[in-house]
Amino acid sequence: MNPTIQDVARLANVSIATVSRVLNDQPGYSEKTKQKVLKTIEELGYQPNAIARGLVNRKTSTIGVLFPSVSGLLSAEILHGIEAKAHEHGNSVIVCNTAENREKTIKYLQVLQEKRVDGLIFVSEAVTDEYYEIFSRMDIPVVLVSTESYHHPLPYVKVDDRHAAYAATRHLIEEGHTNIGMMAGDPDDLIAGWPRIEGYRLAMREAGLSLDDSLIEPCESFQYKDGKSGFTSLMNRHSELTAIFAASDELAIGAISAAYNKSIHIPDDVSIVGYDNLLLAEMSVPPLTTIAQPFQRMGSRAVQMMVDLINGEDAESAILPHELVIRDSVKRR
Amino acid sequence: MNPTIQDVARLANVSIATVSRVLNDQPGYSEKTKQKVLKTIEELGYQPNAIARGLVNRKTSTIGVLFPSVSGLLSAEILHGIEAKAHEHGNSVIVCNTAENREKTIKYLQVLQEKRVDGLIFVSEAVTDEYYEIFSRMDIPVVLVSTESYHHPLPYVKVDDRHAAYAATRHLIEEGHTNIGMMAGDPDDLIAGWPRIEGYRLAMREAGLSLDDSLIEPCESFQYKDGKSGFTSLMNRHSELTAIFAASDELAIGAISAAYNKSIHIPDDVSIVGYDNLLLAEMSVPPLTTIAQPFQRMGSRAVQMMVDLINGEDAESAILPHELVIRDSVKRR
DNA sequence: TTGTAAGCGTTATCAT
DNA sequence: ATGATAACGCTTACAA
Repeated sequence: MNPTIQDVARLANVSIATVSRVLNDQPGYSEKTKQKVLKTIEELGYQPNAIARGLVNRKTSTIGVLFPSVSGLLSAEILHGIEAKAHEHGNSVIVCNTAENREKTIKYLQVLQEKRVDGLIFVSEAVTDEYYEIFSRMDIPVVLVSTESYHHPLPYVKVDDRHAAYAATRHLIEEGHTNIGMMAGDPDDLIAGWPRIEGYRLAMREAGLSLDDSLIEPCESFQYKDGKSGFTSLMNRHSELTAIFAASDELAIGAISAAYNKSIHIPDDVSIVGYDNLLLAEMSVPPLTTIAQPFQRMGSRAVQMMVDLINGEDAESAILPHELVIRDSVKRR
Repeated sequence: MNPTIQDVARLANVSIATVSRVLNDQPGYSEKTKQKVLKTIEELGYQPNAIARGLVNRKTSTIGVLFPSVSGLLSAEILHGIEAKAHEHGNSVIVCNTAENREKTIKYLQVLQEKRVDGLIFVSEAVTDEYYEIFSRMDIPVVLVSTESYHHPLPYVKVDDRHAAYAATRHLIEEGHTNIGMMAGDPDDLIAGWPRIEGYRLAMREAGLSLDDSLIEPCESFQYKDGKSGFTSLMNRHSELTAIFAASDELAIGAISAAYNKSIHIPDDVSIVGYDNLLLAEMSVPPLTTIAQPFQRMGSRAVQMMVDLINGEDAESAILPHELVIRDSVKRR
């Protein structure tokens, strides 16, 4: 059995109130008793029971994090940032993998509420009205990461997708390309899909290049396999392309892989710039030029906002800076 | 404020004991009162307070998981398996990233003990005497994943590294290779380093091939960057090599990348087989032939053991089957 | 079938 | 400077 505050009090010949005081260093005891208490705490190896504390303080010092996928490379990096910052602030993190599934998500939210987490971080997923309803009833702070909600006033931290996509396309243009296609996500995805397409279009228009819709390959998801098929289908339609902006690193790597199979050489035949700067962007052959999202910082920033919110301060949404990371998948024309 | 069991009792005109009974469906009430209670629970949107429950039940239904790195591709997949299975059993998961750092680890263990987690899953890291000491004092079940302890009687789930490495090397031999090198981890790492080297040696000896130690490149870690440098150094020493067994996929991908830079063609000039079967093994160019570790299953299996242990049953360590996944990085000679 | 009351291990408000 | 003691929201004997 774990020793309790009672045990400490008894052994130190003081009341539990006194022990509690030195534990939370509040005023109200002599230096002598403090030492006495500290010593017996040490002797007993006493560890305060956070559950009991949570019950009276109405504060668990743990936050719930909901991801669409835990094994996704992207989630893993965000989680890393969240976990580190959270522990820095004395908070623990409970992870929940929603698999983008409504029932699962609702179930998890229920569990998290029962566990009385102090806040929620919601990652890379759209906030439905139903979710928002639940958030409201839970009455705890919610911070969005890598997503935002137009319908609901939830603070978020993300990059400016439109701007970042513009920068990616712009880089291709500056390297002398004029036949530039795009492998995009779902155009109906207002968070990660549409803005990147818009960014691409903006750069193309500005440079006086073609805005033909068929230059844009809408992929089912941002995953590798869609990159493979998307590249093939896009190149079949537009064999004149010398460059492609892929809306995710996985799509880009998929494209590289498909290109390899068709003996299309990257970057000599076609240049590619990705989006995300996952760990694997660096490991790709050739190493991938890409737009870096500062995932870890996004995670830790979200936690910082969370902590502020929990402390009753208010937090402003944050647009974090993206960055063009130049490697070897783009060749000057 | 969240409604409490008191509120429900009051509104339903019963005692809190009765509410508690229907909540935990224990016997002792009429169907009529049950309905009445259920209805007011519904009306109030009452959710039991898991913290209060935890206090009296001495059970939090949450387990702590310690990883050396959260963003590592490998950890992410194991975590995925853990998370899914844990929630299946009504348990939550608190993630802790030790960064292989002693102080951090100890700090986390303390936090987890204060939070009174029901058990600990310890992933991919060596159990020091100090850690074991703490485990013992915590007096909760501990399960090891992808590691084991020779000094301490802790149940584990992993693959048979020696056997798996043998299978990898054997595959190369069967494909007609005779000049086979290895990119290994730290030979002093008794868990993941040494056994894979032994597996390689076993296959080489059995086939009557050279056991020259210089055929083995000891890498600092299992990471990508070490793969790059390791490949170069190994090939400088043994340019006659036609095949390499890399003790991790990251090492293998690093090797492929280094090879590309030196215009050594994979698999035409040298064949490579990896180890792990991470998501990126499939995305590699060329796709990587590798030994698959069933990471998700390892995670869920560990949780299953954990649950058994918590229920007072005992659990046996498990060696899960590895599998050779043939892709395109090996060429027949 | 139902209710009362004693914990669970803390914190915090009173007294002293 | 210290100590009783009442919460916190629940479970579980023990009574009725």
